[in-house]
Amino acid sequence: MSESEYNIEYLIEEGFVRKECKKCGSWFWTRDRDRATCGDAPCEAYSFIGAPLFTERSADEIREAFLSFFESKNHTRMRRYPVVARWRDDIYLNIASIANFQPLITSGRVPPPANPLVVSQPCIRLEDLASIGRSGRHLTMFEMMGHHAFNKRGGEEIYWKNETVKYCDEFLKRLGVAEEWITYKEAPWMGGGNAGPCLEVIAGGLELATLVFMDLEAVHHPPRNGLDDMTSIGGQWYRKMEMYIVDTGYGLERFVWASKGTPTVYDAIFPEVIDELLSSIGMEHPMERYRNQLIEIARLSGVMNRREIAKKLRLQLPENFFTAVMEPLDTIYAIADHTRCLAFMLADGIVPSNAKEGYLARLVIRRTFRMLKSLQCDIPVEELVAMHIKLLSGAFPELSESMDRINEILALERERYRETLSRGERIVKQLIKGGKEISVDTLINLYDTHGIPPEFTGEVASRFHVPVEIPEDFYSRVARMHGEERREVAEVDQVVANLRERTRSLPKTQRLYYDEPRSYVFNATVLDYFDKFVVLDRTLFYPEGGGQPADTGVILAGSDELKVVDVKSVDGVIVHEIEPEARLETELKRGMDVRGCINYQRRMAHTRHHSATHIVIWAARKLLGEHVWQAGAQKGELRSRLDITHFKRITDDEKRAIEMLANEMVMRNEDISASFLDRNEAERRYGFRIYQGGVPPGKELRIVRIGADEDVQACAGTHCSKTGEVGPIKILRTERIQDGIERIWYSAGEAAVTEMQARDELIKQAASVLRIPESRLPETVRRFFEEWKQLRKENERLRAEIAGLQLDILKNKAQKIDDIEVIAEVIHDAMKEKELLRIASELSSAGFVTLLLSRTGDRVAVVASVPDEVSQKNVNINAATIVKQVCHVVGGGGGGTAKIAQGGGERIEKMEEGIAAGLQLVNEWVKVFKDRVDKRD
RNA sequence: GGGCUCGUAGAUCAGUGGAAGAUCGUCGCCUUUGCGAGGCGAAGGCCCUGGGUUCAAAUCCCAGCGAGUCCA
Repeated sequence: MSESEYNIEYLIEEGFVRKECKKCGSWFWTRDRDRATCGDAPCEAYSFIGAPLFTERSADEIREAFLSFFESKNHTRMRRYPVVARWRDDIYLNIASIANFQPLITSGRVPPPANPLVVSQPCIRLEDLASIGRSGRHLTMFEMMGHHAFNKRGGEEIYWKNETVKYCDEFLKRLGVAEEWITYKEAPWMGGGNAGPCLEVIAGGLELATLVFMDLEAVHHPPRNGLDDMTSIGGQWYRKMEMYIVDTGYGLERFVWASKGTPTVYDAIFPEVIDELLSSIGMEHPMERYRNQLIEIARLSGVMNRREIAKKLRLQLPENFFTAVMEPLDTIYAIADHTRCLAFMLADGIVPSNAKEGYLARLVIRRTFRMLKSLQCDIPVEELVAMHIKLLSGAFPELSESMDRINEILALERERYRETLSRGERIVKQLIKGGKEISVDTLINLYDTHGIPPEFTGEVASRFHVPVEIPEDFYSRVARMHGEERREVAEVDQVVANLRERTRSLPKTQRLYYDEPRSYVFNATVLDYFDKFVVLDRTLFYPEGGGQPADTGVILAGSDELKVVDVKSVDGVIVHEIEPEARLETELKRGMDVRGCINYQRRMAHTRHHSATHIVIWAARKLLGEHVWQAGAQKGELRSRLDITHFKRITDDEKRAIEMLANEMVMRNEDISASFLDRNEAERRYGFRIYQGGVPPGKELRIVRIGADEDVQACAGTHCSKTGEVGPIKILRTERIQDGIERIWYSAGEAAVTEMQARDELIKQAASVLRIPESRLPETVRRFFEEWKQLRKENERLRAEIAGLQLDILKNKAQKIDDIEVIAEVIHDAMKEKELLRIASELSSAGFVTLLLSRTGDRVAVVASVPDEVSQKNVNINAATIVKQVCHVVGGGGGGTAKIAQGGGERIEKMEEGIAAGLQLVNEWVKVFKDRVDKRD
């Protein structure tokens, strides 16, 4: 990035000089001509610790100072966005104030809600999870105060670099930061496919803000010729964007920290929570006794790591200071941080889960449980979250509205974690009992598969005096293992890409399905056709979107009938896909008038189901809580599904209640209205709730409202005009598609009636089989099942008895081969293999070598057994070998142990032959045995 | 979204192709003044469901349902 990017008028006018840092070599701007380093850690220690940069201010004071300062500079103050980035599909959590405006506004497709604007945006970043607490400066949740200006090339510029730096300098000076302290460090910025020059604002060794001038976007190919104006940063090529955007991030917590000069940012932001944790474990804050040392450690921690600090300060501190004081303190900091993060995550509606953003919430929750346990601290996590919510209530009163749900979720999560650990304890015990060593692989497997943390495994193992070694890089090993998994590259939809190319020059299609929701025929003019696709100037055909399938139907061109099989909207141009057999070039002409006709029944079914979806999610949210969000939906003709976030299984009672409430909404016959509204106006009026089915592009949103704004959603689908038209709504079933997400299946209108009739029919048929009234079905079925179980048992017992009776008969049929008694018989009462086994077993206990064959169904069962005494005599008679031989004869196979074996075959007619073969085998063995004995004698 | 586990007696789990098991709990009898406990015995299983492979499946394969867990 060229030097000229940073030649900012204001800096030059103000007498800043550009210097190269003696330590890191980067360029920076300063008023202090003697300054040698950029001022940033690790080039410089945290000098502000113990020596605040300006007078002490609380977070609320800093926030208000910032917002009102920029308001005075004509910025519009914005409400915060949620910490869950529901409007984006590339990230789960809101990581920066600019994230609020990506990608639609930053790409220029949608105008900003205000310009310029200012916001203090709570953000969550979990990348540095491991160093939270220890580093003294990392937070999982922080407020990024940002002022943004969105400039469009060729348009009127709001402001750019000069004003941005000027505002920053003025704001810092107004807070009381000494001029000569402030440095602006040049640090090219890139992220999320964008890049641009950037100035890091540093004072007292602390980076307070980042001023990004975002004007580049990543391209996938290197420059093709000299005309391409491209820049390479870190091996990636970028080109100028259509927009150039002021993207600033001022770390609210860092300002508070700088104003207090406490050893850590945690002590500056939530000392109340830290004190609570300290007192609960009977520890005093080391500030009381080790003030100077803590300040020294904190100052150095920007420059070196813990081990180096420990080495350097060895002489000034008690021997076990780091393990006895610093480590528990680190943990307390981390707990205080995590619970603050949870306050926002849970209040903003994240439901803990094993997937997506829910997993991130559970990760933070479980880390917190683990840390509380390691301190043997018994404060419930809810209490800590509640403390934060109270501390934050000035700026974020909305957090407390969710307190009940947060309590319930956290209590549930604690119970789940307890169960995971007790399950884990059993598994580890089992492993140890099995005499297995606990290897690193085992540790990883236990964690990966069962969620058992290695520390816990070690703890359980140590109780059995089994050594467990946890490698230091344990978690990175786990991460590495997953990193090796192959990643599938998202395939760009080539069909749509091709269509986009072709339709670019065409005007947007007039959408008759919005204007005339009740029509099913229309006249239109052919604008273009190619491959299997037709574009008209106007259409009734609804294109696939918002989980609603496309309409089908026909286009009548003269006497020809073209079947429409699919419809897509490509940037507002609606493309009809015709069945492959049609020959468009012979049947169509550009400019030709055609008549279209949609499958009205199908459309109405979709329309009813679509309105029903809005009603069902409304009902679910009303009954289950405000955390209910749509996590996916698909409408069909016969049934539809809706996925919602919820932290428990939906019970049958809840399912019925939702169904009832939904039908009440139908019976109230409320208006369903759809109208286009300016996007920013819609967001302002209805909030993010409108984005249940994702965030559609465009300056205007189609807003679908039920009743007096009972449910409001941005939705492109077709809808009934009254809830009454939806007809009955029948919830068919619910299933849990992942932890925290419930899928609700339902039918509406005619389909619901059909479903209910089908269910009626099932019940009727079942009842008529049993010849009982339907009302007695459950009771009777239960009784029948019980009786069936009884009879089965009785049957087994009787068969065993019959088998017992066979014993004496069979014993009488024994023949002697030498001095061995052998029974080899075909049993004609069709016996099951299990009973044959029982008889054979009995007979061999009584001293008989036994071979039994029987017919079971259309095949032969073969069982052989050999008594212990016979094997002991060294006569090599093997039951498995006999069975194999006999089964070979009857056309099958078998096996087992030397003492008892079973098998079977298909050739029923060969049963006698099989007996003979078995006997022959025994004869041979006895002969060999006798020969050997004779020889020895 | 991807990966890895698991589903067997009321509970916790063994059982990796060849006769469904253990421990706890339950019930009955005995011992004990009683409690606690001990002794003897018994009951209790659609081995999650449906297909497939095999002479043979709790066990192997496929699909579904249910549960747990890790990662992005």
